[in-house]
Amino acid sequence: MSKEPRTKGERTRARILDSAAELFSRSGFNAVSLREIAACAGLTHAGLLHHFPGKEQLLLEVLSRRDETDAAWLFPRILEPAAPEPPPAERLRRVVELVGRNSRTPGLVGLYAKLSAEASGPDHPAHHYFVERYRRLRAELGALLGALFAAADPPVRAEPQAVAVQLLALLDGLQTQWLLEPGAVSMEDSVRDFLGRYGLPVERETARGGRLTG
Amino acid sequence: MSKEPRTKGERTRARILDSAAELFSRSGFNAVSLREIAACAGLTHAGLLHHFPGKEQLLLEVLSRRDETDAAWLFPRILEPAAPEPPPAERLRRVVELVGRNSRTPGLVGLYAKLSAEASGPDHPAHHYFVERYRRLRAELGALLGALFAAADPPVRAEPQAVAVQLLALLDGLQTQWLLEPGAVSMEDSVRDFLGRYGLPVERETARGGRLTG
DNA sequence: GTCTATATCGCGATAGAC
DNA sequence: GTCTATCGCGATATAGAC
Repeated sequence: MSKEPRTKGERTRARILDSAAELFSRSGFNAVSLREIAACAGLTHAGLLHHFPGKEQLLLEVLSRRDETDAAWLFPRILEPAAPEPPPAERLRRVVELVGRNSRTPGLVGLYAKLSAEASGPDHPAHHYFVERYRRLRAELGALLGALFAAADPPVRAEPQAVAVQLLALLDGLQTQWLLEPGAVSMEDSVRDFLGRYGLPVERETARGGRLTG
Repeated sequence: MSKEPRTKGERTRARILDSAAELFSRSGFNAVSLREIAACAGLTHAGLLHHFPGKEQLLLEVLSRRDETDAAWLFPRILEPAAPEPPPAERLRRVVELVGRNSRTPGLVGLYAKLSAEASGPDHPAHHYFVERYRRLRAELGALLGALFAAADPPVRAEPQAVAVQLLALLDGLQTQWLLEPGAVSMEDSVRDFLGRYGLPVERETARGGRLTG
């Protein structure tokens, strides 16, 4: 997907992005200094600013890089319109699986939570990024739920777009509670329970090629 | 409930709290300096620090002041154990009404969203405050939902505590989407829809003394 | 093109004068 | 009760060495 770094500059750039992702994930945006990121990548903060115009742009590149990975996995056609599309049930299962996987990377989950809140102001550097992100996710989830509702037996009588909004909100809100007190809620169970209410039971592991014992 | 400020110090304190609430609401915690708050309240930042030991404590007092108002309205017995308790249906209606009211104060909603995310780290000054807040809300909402589920006809077969977690998450997550793009979601409609799915339709206005055309 | 050193700024917080 | 002065810290910007 991404090309191999050839020049020294590109390798440095990649190292900086890795360090930034690591540190942002661990401590959020505001709490991390360019000096720390630079030191982690093996240069000074001024050297870092040679590769990125500022902290904001660095953040956006970190976000985009991560987001593309997940989105491509959940909705392959976003990045590759010709990619083979898994069946709806499999995609829903991946959504739930992603929730479970997030439970193992609290840093990154926290980063997104902090940033999506910080970015509510129209002036925030990541504002447009998050607006687009949510629009896309609502649309994709809505289409996915629509397909599942129609295919269910009996068909589910619910507005897919409205449920998409709720599901997305549930995912975000569960993260808030889970980040504050990890033992207080099970994100994955909550999501399963919610989907079950809408007539969409989700298998615990994938049917084809999945591990049954985690 | 709160006593009138008598001394000059108490009036200054109140002015500081108002200014802090205003500025925190507009820009979050980290983005606002004590100097700004102090200037807004008509003194220097050193003068402000005579009344509050630090920025953290100032934040907590701002939060508590606001939170008490809402909590007392939703669950009167929290602050006044002897207070007359509205029936469960009325309290659920107030929850939904609060959602609608929040739609008119985006600044404060944003502050809570930003802070609850920032506060996920155990070192954050507001961490304990938010952990306790969510514990309390989960418990109160769980009890409320339990009463409503049992009283419904036919009784709703669902785990009140699990639904409380979901409802709380839904409320938070809807705020995230609404803050980013206010026109994209209707928080109140989403909540009504969610509650309806659990067999809990909520009247649009209060039965006793309420305005019907609001 | 890649990076370091240096300078300036604003922050939270403290000490002590008035 | 409020101020001025000051500290140490980290973010950002620029000049110029390699």
